[in-house]
Amino acid sequence: MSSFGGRMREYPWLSIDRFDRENLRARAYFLSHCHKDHMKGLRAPSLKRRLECSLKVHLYCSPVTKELLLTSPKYKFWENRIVALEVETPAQISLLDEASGEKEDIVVTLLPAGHCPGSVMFLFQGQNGTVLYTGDFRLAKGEAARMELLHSGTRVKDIQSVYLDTTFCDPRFYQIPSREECLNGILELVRSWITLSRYHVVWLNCKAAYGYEYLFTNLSEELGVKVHVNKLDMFKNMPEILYHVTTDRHTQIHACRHPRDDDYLRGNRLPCGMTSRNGTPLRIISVKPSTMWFGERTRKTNIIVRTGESSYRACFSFHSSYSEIKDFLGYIRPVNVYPNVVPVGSTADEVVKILKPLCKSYSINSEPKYKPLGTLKRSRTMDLTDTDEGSDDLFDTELTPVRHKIPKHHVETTLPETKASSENSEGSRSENMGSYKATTMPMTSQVDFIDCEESNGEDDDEESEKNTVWAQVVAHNPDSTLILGNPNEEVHSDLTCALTSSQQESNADMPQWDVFFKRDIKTTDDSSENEDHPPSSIDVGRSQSPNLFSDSDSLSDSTHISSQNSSQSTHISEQGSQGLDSQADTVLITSQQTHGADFSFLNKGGSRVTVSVSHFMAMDNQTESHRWKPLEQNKPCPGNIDSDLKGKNQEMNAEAGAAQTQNMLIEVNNEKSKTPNPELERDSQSSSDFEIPSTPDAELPRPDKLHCLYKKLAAGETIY
DNA sequence: GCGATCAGGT
DNA sequence: CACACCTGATCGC
Repeated sequence: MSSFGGRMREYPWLSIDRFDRENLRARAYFLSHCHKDHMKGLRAPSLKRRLECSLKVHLYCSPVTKELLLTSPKYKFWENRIVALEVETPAQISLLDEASGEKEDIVVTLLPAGHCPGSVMFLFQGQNGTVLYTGDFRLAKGEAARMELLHSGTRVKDIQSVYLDTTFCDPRFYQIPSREECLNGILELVRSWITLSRYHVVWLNCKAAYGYEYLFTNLSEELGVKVHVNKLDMFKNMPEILYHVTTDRHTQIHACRHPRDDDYLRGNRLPCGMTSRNGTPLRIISVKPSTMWFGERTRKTNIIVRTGESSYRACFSFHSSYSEIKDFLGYIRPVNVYPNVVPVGSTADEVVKILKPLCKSYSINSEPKYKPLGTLKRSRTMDLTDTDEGSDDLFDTELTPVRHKIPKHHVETTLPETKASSENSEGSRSENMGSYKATTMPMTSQVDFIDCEESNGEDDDEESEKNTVWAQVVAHNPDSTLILGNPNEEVHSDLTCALTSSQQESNADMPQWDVFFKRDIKTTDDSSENEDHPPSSIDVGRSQSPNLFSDSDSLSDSTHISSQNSSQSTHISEQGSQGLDSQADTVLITSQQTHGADFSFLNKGGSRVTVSVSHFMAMDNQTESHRWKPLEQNKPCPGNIDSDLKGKNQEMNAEAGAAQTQNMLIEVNNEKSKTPNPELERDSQSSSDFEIPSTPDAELPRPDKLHCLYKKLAAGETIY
């Protein structure tokens, strides 16, 4: 929960995400996203009065946030005072001090935060230096390096202070499974249930908050089943979401809510009241998204955990993990860092102690060799012109630890491998191979911490005895699909997918993909396209014929069978087809050690998810602004829901893009957002569905293994 | 009647 | 563990 007071040291006359107390006197307001704990005071009468008197005061936010905010009548009074700023489009704002008449210009850039739809970080550039307010964010490792606007030329900008979302800035939360992993886990669980029969339905027990939309859209897209929600008018101008949700209760995936959903569920009713179809009772399982985390040395992660006869928990996080936070901050290396959140059980000091070593000032102190130059540079940031946009690289390159940006469309080049930037080059290499997602960067900066072992709670739910069993099984076989079944049970029905990911050290000298393949593997999409078409179920044995399952809900202890197939194959049907027989009521999906497993996961269906995930990213972060056309124009989009992904890869030179974007200043001047034509500037963003970094916490296969994988792939062999 | 705050719930 | 809420009780205006 954010404890940020609303104001930054450098620009105390701006208020962000807080609108009460001293913030009532701010010259401009900023809202990073539409969660209540960031909107304190936003509809208070005192602020309303202030607005009435100070006509020049505006609220700046992303177009999506504006839309979501104004959907609620309680915020309607803001309507004429909100300025929606395009994401990744620097805008100049003129601030007027009403008392003194002083004017000051500041440039603000909204950067996608990956927290919920419309969520952004604010990058401010002005007389008092460049500062970044992250709001709440979830960014995978390496994503900061991909943000053009955090860079000047190829170097990361000089940032004075970062106001950071430190929700999970505690070593206990060392790792949280990536979005893709979580999504895939949930997808497979839902898929395997709802394909049993049309009476099998899933209830997603989501909190009343924005942020689950990408889950809904992906499930809907993958399974062709819309998600039932209570309300969808807030998405009326967001076709990509609107298309995948519905208020028609006759669907197999529900995310509707009711104050007493528990009672409903107990009565085998969905919160919306649905209880049967054609007189046949529904078979409901509930899936509760929850944050699960894993310590540094925790080897596996269960992404889905069964907590009761028909209840599951699924890993899901809106916030960056400890290692993601450190990766982010360590890349930016500001002079100062200020936590926005003090994780419970921790103190602000403790958090700062963790973060300070990742700051510039720290390296200056501890590494004297940087001192003269860093000092020089820092003083420069403070000067009036501020932005050191790529001018003098004379010193900088040498002085500050050079942190290279990872070009977005970087395919074959090897990045410089300086010590300082080694993680980043790893990142880019992983991007190289992004198309099959075999690897990612190593765990950067592995620091000592108190291992929380397999922790991750689920306690508060019903039965949780199962967990122990799973933990054992997972430990048993790290890299293959496990199918657990209980020989003592005659029937099975509930299934549990626990996707696990394993950790592995990375290795410096990896074989290069290019050696094995021509470079026409462009996108994950392509690869999916190849493999995806026919009922992919067949080849991997994941057909979902309902009759493979009986309808009883027995819990069971489990034996396991290890399948050589990728996680993909862990389907109910497979159990059936393998004659595994009905006992297999628990399925453990394990992602294989090398991400060879991930690869097949991808190809055999997972890739669709990847695409969709980026789809989410694009939506929520608007990195692909063309998607937001309707929204930008703020026109209603009557049913014309074309969710089709237009504008794929826009190839471009990353450097050029950087330069380009930097020149793209849009003046706002406290008027209505006059973004001339956002569409035109678009290419600088050039993000595509395929630029999402590969699984952030995936691991690098060992070279020999990778070599082998490449070879097989190139030969068209199936990878196990 | 409203908002703010707190406790308690999911 | 934690999130981002919601509800309900209480207090003050």
